[in-house]
Amino acid sequence: MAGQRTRRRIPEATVARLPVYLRILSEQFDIDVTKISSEELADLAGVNAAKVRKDLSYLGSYGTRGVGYEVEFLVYQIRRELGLTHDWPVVIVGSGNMGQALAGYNGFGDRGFTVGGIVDIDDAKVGTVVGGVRVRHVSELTRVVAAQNISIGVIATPGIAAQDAADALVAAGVTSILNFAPTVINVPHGISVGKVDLAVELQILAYHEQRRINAAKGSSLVSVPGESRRGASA
Amino acid sequence: MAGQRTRRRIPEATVARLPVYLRILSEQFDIDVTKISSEELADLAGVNAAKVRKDLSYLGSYGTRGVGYEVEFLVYQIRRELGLTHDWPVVIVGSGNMGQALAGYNGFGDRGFTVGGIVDIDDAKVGTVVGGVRVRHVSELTRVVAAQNISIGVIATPGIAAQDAADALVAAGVTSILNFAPTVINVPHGISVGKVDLAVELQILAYHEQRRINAAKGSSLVSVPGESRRGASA
DNA sequence: GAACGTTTGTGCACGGTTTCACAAGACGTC
DNA sequence: GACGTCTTGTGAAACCGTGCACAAACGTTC
Repeated sequence: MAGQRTRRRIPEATVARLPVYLRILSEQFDIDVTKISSEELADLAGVNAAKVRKDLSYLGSYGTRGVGYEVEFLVYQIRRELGLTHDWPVVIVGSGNMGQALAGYNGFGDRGFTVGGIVDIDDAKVGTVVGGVRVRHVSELTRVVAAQNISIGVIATPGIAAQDAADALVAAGVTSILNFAPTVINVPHGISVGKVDLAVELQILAYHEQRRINAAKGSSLVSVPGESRRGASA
Repeated sequence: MAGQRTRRRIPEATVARLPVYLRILSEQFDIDVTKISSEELADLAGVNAAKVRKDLSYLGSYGTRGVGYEVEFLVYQIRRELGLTHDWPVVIVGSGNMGQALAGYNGFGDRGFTVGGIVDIDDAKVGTVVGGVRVRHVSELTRVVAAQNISIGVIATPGIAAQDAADALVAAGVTSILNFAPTVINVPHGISVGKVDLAVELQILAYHEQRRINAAKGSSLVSVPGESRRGASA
């Protein structure tokens, strides 16, 4: 225990990939794969092998040359690094379409997160049950957060209400926020914010479509139009 | 029209920010703001002014020194660059929680996307109506795609079905895919793939929480723990 | 029409990320 | 125990994205 140094900083780009490796490794473990090479893992993750090795090297030297990595051990190490050795309860603000989808999303429980509460500002929604959790009024947010020692909040409100939701979450003591509303939120220094904007993702794809079309009917030289962003392509 | 060169490549990082600028500029236009400086836009977008200027410079020299940018004109130019001068119909595969949330999400129509169809493999779901659209069987996918000339597909299935969904979409003629399932999908070269994994986003936040906690109870030197990722912080 | 304040557009340096390429180490075989 | 094969771990190079800093250009005022 005392052996654990305050770990060297892990690059943000690597942190974003570790969850992907973790899911793949967990799946492999479930089908009784006990060891895996950087190249196999890279194929499954849709990245390149050198990247996998460098990413994993930030955790420590957990591989064996000539052999590969032991799956179970790696799962444990990534879990520990990401802070997933215990479950994290999260509180969802907003019980509309998106809030309901999140509350009902099975992928959370599997991966270390539980819905610790859902709140809404609309009295008509309060009391309804979504994803097995009763919706409470936003005025109870602080109580909900304190009762379960919640540190992660999810904003699933319309854009117009997002800043209020963020303020309420911060006031309640939450220190990390995942924002699904299409609005930039301002938070005090020291609060981590993640953002997912569905329309933005589609617009990025539209840009690529647009380019493809322009390139096709385009004049002069038409280079290879294909280019896959994040994710894999065969 | 002939004046448009095959535009210089826009960096991917810039493409990812243009939709954010676009939304903000549209909002400003709606409240009768006619011109805006790079600094004002930067504040609203939660980025820095030099970045805004560099991003916009990839579209062309559309600002006026000493004055700023004309909002309406900029909206038009970004729209055009992103291919948002017309609406894009999208087809959603999967009518579960996530599919329903997406179909009912108002933020799409506002921003250039319409739900051209929803398909599901489950006969029990076929025929139900979500978000005002009737769910059809996945076997009709090709017909749906062809009928409306759809080029963007969204995968909202469980992870296990994601690859099948991707294959079906590609077979149906879709060339861009947004994947909400927690699985890496393989697609032929030339197909664009975007990925949103809710659990991954939460795990990244968990890592930051974890670090915060370790730093707090940590031994030696504790540096400023705050660090906000994507999004803004005040 | 000259002087001044403002804001854009961009050259440049810096830091982070990706990829290559290879030495070092592990295992198996003879 | 020496050799060959395999795979990791990592320096170093190439690439990309960011932010500073400043010249160029515009509008305004006198």
